[in-house]
Amino acid sequence: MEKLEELTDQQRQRLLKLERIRQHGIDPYPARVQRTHTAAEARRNYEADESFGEEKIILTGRLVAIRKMGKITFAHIADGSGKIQLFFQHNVLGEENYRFFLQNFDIGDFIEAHGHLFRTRTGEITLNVEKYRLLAKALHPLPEKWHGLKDVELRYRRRYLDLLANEDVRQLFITRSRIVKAMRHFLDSKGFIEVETPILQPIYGGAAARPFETWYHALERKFYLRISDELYLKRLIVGGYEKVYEIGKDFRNEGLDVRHNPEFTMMECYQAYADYHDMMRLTEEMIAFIAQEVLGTTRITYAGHEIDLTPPWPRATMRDLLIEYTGIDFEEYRDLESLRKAIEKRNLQVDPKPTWGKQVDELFSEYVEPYLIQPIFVMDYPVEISPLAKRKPEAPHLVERFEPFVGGMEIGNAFSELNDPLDQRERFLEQAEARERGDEEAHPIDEDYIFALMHGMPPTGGLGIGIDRLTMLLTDKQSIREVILFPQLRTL
RNA sequence: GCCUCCGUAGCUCAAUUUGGUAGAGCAGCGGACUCUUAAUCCGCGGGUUGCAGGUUCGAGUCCUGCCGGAGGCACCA
Repeated sequence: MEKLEELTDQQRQRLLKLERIRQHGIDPYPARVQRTHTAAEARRNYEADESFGEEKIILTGRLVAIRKMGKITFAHIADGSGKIQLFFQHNVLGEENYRFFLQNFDIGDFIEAHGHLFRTRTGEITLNVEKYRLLAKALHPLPEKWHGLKDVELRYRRRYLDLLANEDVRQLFITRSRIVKAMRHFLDSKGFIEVETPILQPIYGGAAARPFETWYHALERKFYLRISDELYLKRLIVGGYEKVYEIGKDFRNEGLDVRHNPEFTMMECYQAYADYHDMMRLTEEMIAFIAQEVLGTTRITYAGHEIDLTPPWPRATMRDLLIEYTGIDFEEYRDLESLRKAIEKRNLQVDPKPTWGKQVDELFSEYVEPYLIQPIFVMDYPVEISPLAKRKPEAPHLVERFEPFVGGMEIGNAFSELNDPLDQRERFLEQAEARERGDEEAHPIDEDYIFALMHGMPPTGGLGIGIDRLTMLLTDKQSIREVILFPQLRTL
């Protein structure tokens, strides 16, 4: 709180009221609360049987509206279940108590109200207040009741006000919670066990990204915040678990935009004796299940598009999609130079990339990805951008990897996991060379992980789903910040 | 990091093409009002126009820099 002389008029008024309340010997922040029913319960009981009005009940909540009309006053309070109207009468409360309420209570204050339910002339179920008590004084006015809080910066910086003022935002984060709950339910029902692996890691891995760094005092060395859960979860498959998953935060030290927040939530699961085809079936079934559980349908609207999540989703290879959208068959241009010439020849506008695999990926991002509105699995990526995935037996320059796309958005990543320790070592070494050449996102070598693989890992399918993006999809939000309660902003 | 746009009262927004004393609604304060629903009616207060400079007789408005935000580019799942 600022210095007194910097307070606004309204803050001074509320401090004044607080002082008056204290002078009456009332604790404006009492420790104990009484409540017999939530607003919704009270309303439901009364609707079921109006004799419920004979029962004396106690409701609690935040004052969200006060309508003074002389010797009577209407107010609304809101608790977690919803709103309900309160009715204050001069001749029920008595002169002193009635005036005390009007003089010292503000919108935003929490109140405990004792009384009986009845219906007003307009039919609204209302508590006739016989006794009231302050539960917590608010010293700052709430956002305006009609227009709410619109300023995006304020909505993110003071999310509590956003949640108070904008019901749709409150609902959205309930939906997010239900999405995660449904995902857990789905995986649990399939026999997966939920595990927790380190967030602070001596070597990061499992994705191509720059990490956040920190210092571990007790161990006197640099540590990293994880960029994925992958390598630890696969150690658990080596350890003998057949189905594991983890839902948690990953951290990637990169820029922010409408689809990226440096701190984001990922679900990763691994299934022994499975391949990427099995993971495709798992993915489409899981997403459809979540949509059905949370939205009651597998047909959704995203950014104005009607999208049908009903399985099965089409499968298409990256190669076929590139031929379809750009006319380029990368199998005909197997080195960087010829590929670039092909791109040039067709007048396609893509940024130059240092390797063949990255160039293919860039072409795909630019000319295919935005058009993948209906759900689809894009399969078979270049090996050099997939150092942890198993090669396709019939095409060893490609890997058994897929990414699910919906709404023009990549919502996950999956593969048949590479379980050949010697090939894995080779791939790490190639990454190390890329690092030498200045690729800051190349994987560091994780000898301990190779050591684990050397003890034998069964053929395994792995899948990662971005929870934030899935939430965007199911809540029709085009910015990732809208589905993160406290998105990262610059400090003021 | 670069480009474009934005920042006015606690909140939502005005402020005349092309510079001329910063307004309204809600919220607040005082008053009237015993069935209201954005209650209504009368009156009152509330601002270093994001910050710092500059141009000008005069800047919310034009210029420069900085801070913050949004969108885009680059990077990325």
